[in-house]
Amino acid sequence: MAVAALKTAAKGAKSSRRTATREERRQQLIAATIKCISKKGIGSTTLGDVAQEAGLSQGIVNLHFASKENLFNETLQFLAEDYKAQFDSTLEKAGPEAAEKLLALMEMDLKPSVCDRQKLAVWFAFWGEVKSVPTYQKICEAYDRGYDDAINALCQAIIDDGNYKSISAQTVTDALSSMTDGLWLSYLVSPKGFDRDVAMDAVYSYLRAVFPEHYE
Amino acid sequence: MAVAALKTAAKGAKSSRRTATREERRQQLIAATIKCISKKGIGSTTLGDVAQEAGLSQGIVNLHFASKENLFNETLQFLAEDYKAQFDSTLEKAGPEAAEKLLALMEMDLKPSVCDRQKLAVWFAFWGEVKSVPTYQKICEAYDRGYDDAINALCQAIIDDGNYKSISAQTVTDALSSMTDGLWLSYLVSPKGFDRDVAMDAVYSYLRAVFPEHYE
DNA sequence: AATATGAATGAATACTCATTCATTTTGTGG
DNA sequence: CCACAAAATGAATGAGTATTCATTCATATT
Repeated sequence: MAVAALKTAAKGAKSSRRTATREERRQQLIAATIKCISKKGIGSTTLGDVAQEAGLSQGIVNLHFASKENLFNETLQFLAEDYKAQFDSTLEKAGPEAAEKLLALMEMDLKPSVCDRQKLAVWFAFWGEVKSVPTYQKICEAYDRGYDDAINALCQAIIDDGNYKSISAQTVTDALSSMTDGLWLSYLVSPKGFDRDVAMDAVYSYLRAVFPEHYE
Repeated sequence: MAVAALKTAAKGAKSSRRTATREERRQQLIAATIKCISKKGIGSTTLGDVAQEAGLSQGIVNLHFASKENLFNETLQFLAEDYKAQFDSTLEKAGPEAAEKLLALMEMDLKPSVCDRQKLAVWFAFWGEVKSVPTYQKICEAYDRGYDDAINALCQAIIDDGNYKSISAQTVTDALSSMTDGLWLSYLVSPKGFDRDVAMDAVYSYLRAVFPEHYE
């Protein structure tokens, strides 16, 4: 019937097919969850909200994800995979030198597809529950370790290549990683006062200062 | 009755008086709220939890704060005031030079009374709702501006004092502020892998690199 | 065209939780 | 010691919400 078709087509669904494959629906529902959390917060997002955002019916989440807890876990997992994909792709595409790769990663963290207030709101919503929801902590910790190792290796390569004494790769890794997290927070809290180029200056000022031979 | 007295004395209450002044109860309830949020998360903390943590009755929060929303707003306000007090006190106590003051502030951010996993969990819980709860954003933004101004002034004084060209005070301010926020997140997510001294090394590596004359 | 499959619905259920308020307890000024 | 006001209680209320499930519907298969 015309009304039902219109209603379905209006929201989210790519095809006008009323039924989609399991995987398509799961992706659609995760996307709706991200939107809802960024809009209403993780505490006030109900399964009804998610279903409505997706243009589907009340019981749909439990049908595809069994529980709200599950939906949220998989949403975090999705965000983490999404970030990892961009990280890996950046690492691969960037020029051969470690210094180039490191700079490319830092720039990636501030480009719109990563440093997007909607996504950041969801990341911080999950981080805000890390201490009380062990699953969230495990997921975040596992991925973080990977980035730490990768960045650390790049820093070590730069240190070995250059003539840098008295600075440890881990120290630089810690400083850089925490700087991007903190810049994201400042964007979340003060979107008006945030400027990507100014933020990048902060990162760049550090890189130039510790690795002058490589970033002049 | 003995049982009631024991129960009351066991939790939080400083005096054995069964009734406290309005202000005492409010402080007690805010303290209980912080404990609950750090334990259960902001989304799962109920007024019943808070009352129980305080060793008081179900309706107590509405009696003293009128609503849950109000309690949470005042809890964030309390955390912000608590941080501000430490910030101001640090600024006052630290040696006269701007470089000393700046270093003292950075050290403060990593000392146990500030960089405490329970408090950080609550801070991040509120930050996680900043985008969806305008009140939280306003409170955070207002305080942040103050710290930014103070740190910026210190950086400018150091730049003027030393022979530093081509670095802006705001850039250093952004880098330092975001670094501490990010280090807090790494402590929250990976408490095992966190070490205050290592974290301080990251901050110090930046200070030495940009202001070599002042931090050698 | 008839049938089978599983996706989707949405009303009903069971439960949680913020808020209210009638009642009890406690402190204080007369 | 009494009476009154303030503080505190905790059972009751009702709004909201995750989950269930009997039923409907779209599509693929025969």
